[in-house]
Amino acid sequence: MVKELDEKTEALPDHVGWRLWQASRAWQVEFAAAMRVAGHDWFTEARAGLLGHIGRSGMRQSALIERSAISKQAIQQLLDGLEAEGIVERLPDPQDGRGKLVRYTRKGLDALRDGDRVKMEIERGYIGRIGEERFTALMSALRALAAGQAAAMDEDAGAEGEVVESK
Amino acid sequence: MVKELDEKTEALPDHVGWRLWQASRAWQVEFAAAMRVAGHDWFTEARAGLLGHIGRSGMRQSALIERSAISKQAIQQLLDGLEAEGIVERLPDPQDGRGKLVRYTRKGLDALRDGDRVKMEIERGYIGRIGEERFTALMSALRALAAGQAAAMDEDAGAEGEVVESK
DNA sequence: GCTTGTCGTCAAGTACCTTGACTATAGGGA
DNA sequence: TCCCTATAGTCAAGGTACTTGACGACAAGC
Repeated sequence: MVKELDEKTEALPDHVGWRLWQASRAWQVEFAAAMRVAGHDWFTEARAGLLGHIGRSGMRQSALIERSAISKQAIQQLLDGLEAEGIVERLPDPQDGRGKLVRYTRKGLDALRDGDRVKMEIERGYIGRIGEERFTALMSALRALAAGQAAAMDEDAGAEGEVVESK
Repeated sequence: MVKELDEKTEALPDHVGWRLWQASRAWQVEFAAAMRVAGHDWFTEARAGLLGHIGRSGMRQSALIERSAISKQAIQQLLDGLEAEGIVERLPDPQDGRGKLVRYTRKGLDALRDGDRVKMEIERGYIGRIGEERFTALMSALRALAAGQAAAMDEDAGAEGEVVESK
């Protein structure tokens, strides 16, 4: 790790965590800005993350909860906002009186389309900046990491100081 | 927990932004958990990010602001918390009556040392999971991306009113 | 002196997420 | 049938991590 520092400029952080955070933040900022340009100024990071899970055909709110890593209350608050903006609508599930179906409105579908376009544009920009080879390597490493982390979590039940979700 | 995969399971997001966010989140969770295990339960993600900028010799609060990507008020609030926890202390700058110097306390330095250790441990874990070659490629790509983004920012030097979108 | 710019603080508000407590419905026994 | 429990979703309160705006204290230039 780079640790050379002179008096004036101490080294910026350069560990994986920092780099990942920085890159993630930059992506989100770029995405949100582009979406605002496209006229979707209701757009925020968390909403983007949630919408990414909703398929075009809609889905059960409970399925959305399973799929996202956050609490059902958080999901609900996000959906409340999205519903108020007219991006999604909630319909009663005919199969289950308790459940609700979350579905894109027409406006939501438009946003989804623009979102996909913007994502591809950003990706193209990245490839232009660092080259296709490096980009491919990046994605490959990130996917491998995600897979490895999921595996580590499964196996982790009962190792060391279990600070995690066992509250 | 049995996760049944229907034929209806829609694909999880797989674009760069999602992967970066996911990886960043996982790192932060892992780091925070390890720090709590080490006895530093005052630790949070934002604080970690801020402390990463403070060199062992301390620095001006204003320099910290320049270096971080967040507002000075946010920095101040984080520092308020860290000071209350006894991690850093703020001293008047003898060179400038307006300025203050932020410096680690002994407790803070202990935490810093543990933090560095934990970071290395996580890094080793990553290398173990995805291999050294991939890890190196990941870091290389992330660094290149950061450099490219800085350059792009200088280039569009955008006024806030004029939102730019390339291509 | 006065003005302008920097440094830090105070106040208020927003986005996102949490836990706790609750209602309504579903589905399986007894 | 009535009860029991699990699931789906909601309501309320709170906390962290930010934001913008306003402001006072000091520095440095005339």
